Amino acid sequence: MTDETTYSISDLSQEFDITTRSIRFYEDQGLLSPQRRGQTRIYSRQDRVRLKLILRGKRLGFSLNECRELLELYDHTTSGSEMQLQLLLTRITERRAVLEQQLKDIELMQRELDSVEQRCREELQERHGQATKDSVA
Amino acid sequence: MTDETTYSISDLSQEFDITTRSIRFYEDQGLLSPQRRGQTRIYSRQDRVRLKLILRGKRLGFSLNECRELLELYDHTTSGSEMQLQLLLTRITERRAVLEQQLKDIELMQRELDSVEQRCREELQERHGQATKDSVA
DNA sequence: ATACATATTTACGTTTACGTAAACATACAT
DNA sequence: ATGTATGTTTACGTAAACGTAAATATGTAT
Repeated sequence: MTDETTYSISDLSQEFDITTRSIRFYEDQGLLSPQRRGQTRIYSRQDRVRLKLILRGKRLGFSLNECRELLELYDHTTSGSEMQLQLLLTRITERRAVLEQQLKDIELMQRELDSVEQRCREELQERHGQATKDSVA
Repeated sequence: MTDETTYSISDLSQEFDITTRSIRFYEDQGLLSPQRRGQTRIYSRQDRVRLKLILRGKRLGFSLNECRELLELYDHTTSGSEMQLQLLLTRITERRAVLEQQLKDIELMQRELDSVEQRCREELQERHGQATKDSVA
């Protein structure tokens, strides 16, 4: 039951709202390697998943090199030697640490936005006399 | 009770493990504006807080321009006109959306790391016969 | 067959976020 | 006074992540 679903480069660029240039660049950097029919690139469902992972990494501020490392974590799960598997566990731990720092950063930033928003609303209320409060029931 | 605590540029570069070049660059880009004693820069506690916020933004993949916008959200809380305050609330909402997307991305990525780690451990167990299991009590 | 859209390669350009080096000023210790 | 450390400005360099343009190929509709 090999899934034969494929995508063109413009399919993917439209779906994910990126340029074809970017997709080819990711291939250049070794993050993708679609099949070819003649010259044209044919992307499999796996390729599409990889692209999704790349973009997710980018949204978290990871460089393309870091994204590639993440993809390699996936690929090499069963392949490498024992030492490589141990090393892989180490990389996973490192990655986790970064993610948890980001979680903390997000929480702090959310609280700061809360406080700015509140100060902002208070200021608006003062200017409005005391009309249009906070839509309290 | 004005807090007179100040920092030199190298104080801050050491504390946050960045180069003095970076700190001056942030000033160049309008993210910092320390006082001067003659030529040398004197950083206040407020400046230090701003630097902290900048670095937090960077860890979340924000550009320096975005970091500056975040700082401006802070600064203009009570200053602007009503329209500017409304606009500020809009910007806050936008920022929140980005943060929530990042939260989702982090959760997904954590789960993926979980699954990679598990596959990796299983593979290691097979190679070890069934020795050194998962240190179960 | 021809037009037209889509895809490809090649290569130079651009922005961001600094690194690095040079040349000079300031301050403090000895 | 002379190092030595720290700080400053100025300016050129660089890596990452694409943008953009040009020239060419391929496929598809009519």
